[in-house]
Amino acid sequence: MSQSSNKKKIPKNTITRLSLYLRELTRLEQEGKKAISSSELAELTDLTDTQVRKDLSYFGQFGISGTGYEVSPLKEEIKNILGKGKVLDVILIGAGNLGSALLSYSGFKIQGFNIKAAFDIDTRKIGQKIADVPIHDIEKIQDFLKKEKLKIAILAVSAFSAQKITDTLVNCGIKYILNFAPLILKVPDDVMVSNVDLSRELEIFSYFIKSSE
Amino acid sequence: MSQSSNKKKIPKNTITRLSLYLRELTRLEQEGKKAISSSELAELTDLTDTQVRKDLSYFGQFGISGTGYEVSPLKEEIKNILGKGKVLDVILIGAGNLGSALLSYSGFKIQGFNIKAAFDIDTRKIGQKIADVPIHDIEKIQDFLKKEKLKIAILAVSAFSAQKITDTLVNCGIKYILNFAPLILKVPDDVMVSNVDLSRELEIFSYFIKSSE
DNA sequence: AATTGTGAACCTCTTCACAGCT
DNA sequence: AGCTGTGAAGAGGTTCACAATT
Repeated sequence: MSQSSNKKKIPKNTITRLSLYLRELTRLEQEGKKAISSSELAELTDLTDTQVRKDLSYFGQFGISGTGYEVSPLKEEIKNILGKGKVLDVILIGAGNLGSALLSYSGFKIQGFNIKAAFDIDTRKIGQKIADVPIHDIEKIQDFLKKEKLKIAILAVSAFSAQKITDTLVNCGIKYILNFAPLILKVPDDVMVSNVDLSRELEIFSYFIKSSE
Repeated sequence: MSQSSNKKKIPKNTITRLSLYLRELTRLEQEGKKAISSSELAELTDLTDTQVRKDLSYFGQFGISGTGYEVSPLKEEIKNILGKGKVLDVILIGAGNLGSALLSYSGFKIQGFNIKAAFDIDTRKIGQKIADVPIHDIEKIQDFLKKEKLKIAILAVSAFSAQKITDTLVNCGIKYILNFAPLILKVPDDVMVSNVDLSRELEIFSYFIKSSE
């Protein structure tokens, strides 16, 4: 947001797609594939060859004319662009149904994200562990974040309490919130929120079903 | 996709935002608010007043100049546009950590989506119920979909088995898939897939953290 | 006076088309 | 010959600015 750049502006979706390329390249590398063309990578990601090349071109020239891209080096480049050199610690707020599922979800760890701690109000859960992650009293968030300088929080609480908790998180230096609560969080400009709203996804289907009748 | 229209083309994001307006209007109605202006609704959804009016204008003229919009009628209009008159049945594939959380997630039911049945390969789960939803043997999907003509499936299985199951679902008439598996599903043009990839959301944060260092 | 509805301008992102490299 | 990299064109979506309405 408040970022300067001497190069051209990078479309937001380009970042999303890089993540997609990384996933495929990681798989391809494991399968032993050495090189890949933009059109092959496009096929795998359901995009166009031009889109793939354009996306990569924002960050440099990684390809070889007439040959394509080398899988491993390109994978490393993208990992680097996405800042995935080291494991990133995150906290989880809310250890209910969804929160518990997220704690048990192995995908985060595989992708280099470590849920350092979880927080909940339920006294039956406080002090316990889920998938090796300790669950603390939500009142302790401030103390915790004073010691551990984390920037990312995953918010899996009810819409009712989400804004209040968000205010606390922002006060404690959290800059990125992955929000599962079905509401629009009010945050300062320097805080980034990404919303995952499961019902809304289905609602979009509902519209298309209605439209096709 | 294969939809004709005598009006202007409706941006994809407009549908997503309608869903947002609906959520706010539902809340406002409960709070007893009678009328709202586009700028108030914009404030609540973190959009602009013009955006709100433009979005609504694709579907008709619902406002009153000088006054704004009546909350209840507008809510009903949007419900109607989104095809939310009746409850929509869906099936869930995969009753693991995430699948179980989705079964217990009350948001779907509140929003008018009913998980009619779940399917899994784990024999310990088959025959059981989670949140009143029966879990069937995944081998029975075809039989089930022959009887029940559902169009929407939520896919919460591993990346490894997702494509194979998707092929089966598509063969059985499923047209909309909410996919939680971290891969791009190959489907025919008349099938719509919406991807929810949790790690990818965090990866985007990772990029911005890296960029701001 | 306040607010809607909307054509036109603007901006952003994607696709085209092709020069240039291996 | 085949494929990349990219300026230019095109498409799509958002914002502006203001006429119309209550």
